[in-house]
Amino acid sequence: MSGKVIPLHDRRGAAATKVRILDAAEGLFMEHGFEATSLRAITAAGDVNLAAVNYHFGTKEELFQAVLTRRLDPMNQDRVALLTRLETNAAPAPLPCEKILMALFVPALTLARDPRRGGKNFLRLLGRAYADPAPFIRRFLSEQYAAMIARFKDAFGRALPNLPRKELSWRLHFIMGALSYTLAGTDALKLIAELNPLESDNDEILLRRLAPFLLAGLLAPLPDLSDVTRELDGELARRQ
Amino acid sequence: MSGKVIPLHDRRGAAATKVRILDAAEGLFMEHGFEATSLRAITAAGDVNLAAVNYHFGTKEELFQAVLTRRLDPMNQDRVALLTRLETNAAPAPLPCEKILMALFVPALTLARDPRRGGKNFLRLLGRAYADPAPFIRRFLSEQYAAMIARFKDAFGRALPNLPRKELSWRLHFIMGALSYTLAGTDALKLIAELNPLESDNDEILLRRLAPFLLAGLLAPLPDLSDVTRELDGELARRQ
DNA sequence: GTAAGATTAAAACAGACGTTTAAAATTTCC
DNA sequence: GGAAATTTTAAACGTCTGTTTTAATCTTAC
Repeated sequence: MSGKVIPLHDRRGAAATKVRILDAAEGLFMEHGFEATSLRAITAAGDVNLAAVNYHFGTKEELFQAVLTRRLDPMNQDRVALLTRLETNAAPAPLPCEKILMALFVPALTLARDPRRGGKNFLRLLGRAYADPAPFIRRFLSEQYAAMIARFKDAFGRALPNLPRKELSWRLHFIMGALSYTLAGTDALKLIAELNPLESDNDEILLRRLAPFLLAGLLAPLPDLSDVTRELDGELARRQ
Repeated sequence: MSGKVIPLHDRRGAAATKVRILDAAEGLFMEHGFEATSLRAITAAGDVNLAAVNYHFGTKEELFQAVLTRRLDPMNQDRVALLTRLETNAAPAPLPCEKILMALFVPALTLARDPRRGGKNFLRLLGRAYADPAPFIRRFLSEQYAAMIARFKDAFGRALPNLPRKELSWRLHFIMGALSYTLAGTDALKLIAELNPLESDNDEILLRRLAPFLLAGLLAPLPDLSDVTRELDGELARRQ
């Protein structure tokens, strides 16, 4: 009856099992988070023996790190390479903020477009990893990102010579917050009723809206002089 | 020998046990997240019998919702009340964006200042809840926030009559992202090496930096006309 | 004071968890 | 082709999970 039988375990060479595990883990971690995803669920989804995870990766935590590293490492190298290229093109003038933001966003966009590199799913996972309280995830991310962040911080520092270093740190903090929340595609408050974020090829549109928003924030006047601060003072004083 | 014996379970009236559970759960959920916090850890921290959680709250999920509701409900009511007051003061002119942002931030600030209402810890918990993938948390938050969000969206709509409704939705999305990430105090990338967010009374300083940043983003020119978008197009085309 | 109701307590429930073990199967290499 | 190394398999490990049960204790009201 059935014309062709597709073998369940076709062509699993040496590394095939590792890839199957990574793929299955990527999807499930993305959907349920680290704690709520069991190794049994992963190995079942990847059609692999339960013990294979511990054999190939050691522990569940190491597996999670491997899932992240596989995509994150190339993407961050991509970001730094693009930044360097844009900078040398602009030299000796400092690279303006909007182009630095571009070097931050474009590699994420191209990754989101490429299903073979995890596509949008991986970016959702990444966005959620940022907010995960697990210490080993926090430690891992800060180590994995340290070099890239330092590089971009310097670039922004040159583009905004009059912005105090501390203020710049905060603004980068806000930028990473908005970016990770957006990439995670959570929208816990159902703000975007019309379209779901990172769905149906509207991811570019999303980042095209995000970039100008963040750029304006970066270029905002110093907070001490802002109206908001003074108003906030008054309102706080009135209440306590 | 011992002069005074302090009773372990002093003065636990009818509702005392519920409060003990809520307090302990608030701290542990904040620190480890929902999944990674066990009922045994909560009841041990609150010095309460294990079965008390199920007796008073039903399930672990209902306990989590109770922890959130206790603080969140008053805070959001506070936000809406403050917004309404500011609006009637400004009438018939529409309330400007910076004051709308104030109505969003000030109640969060006063909560952060009041240890009896959970203080900074609760805001950290809230920030993390936003990023949690658990469906029941997402559902709960969107229901709990729906009225407040709609109210603020309208206010912003009046303040920014020329901004398309869809664009406004996105910008509010970005704002909530930066806000929750900041409140969570995660800083996964260790961007703020100098000071830990939401620590040692610098929470106001934090929001005073955040507000001008977000205000500038809100008032940014429409993305279609921005340089970033055109540059982004070029860079993307060059790569594929 | 005593019956009725609400709360606490200790113990047990069945199931899921990450990890380990030891044998079987497969692949690699000479 | 056969020894050695690698990988897969099934089963079991002890521990932890949220929840339930049953009895004891405390509170309230008449």
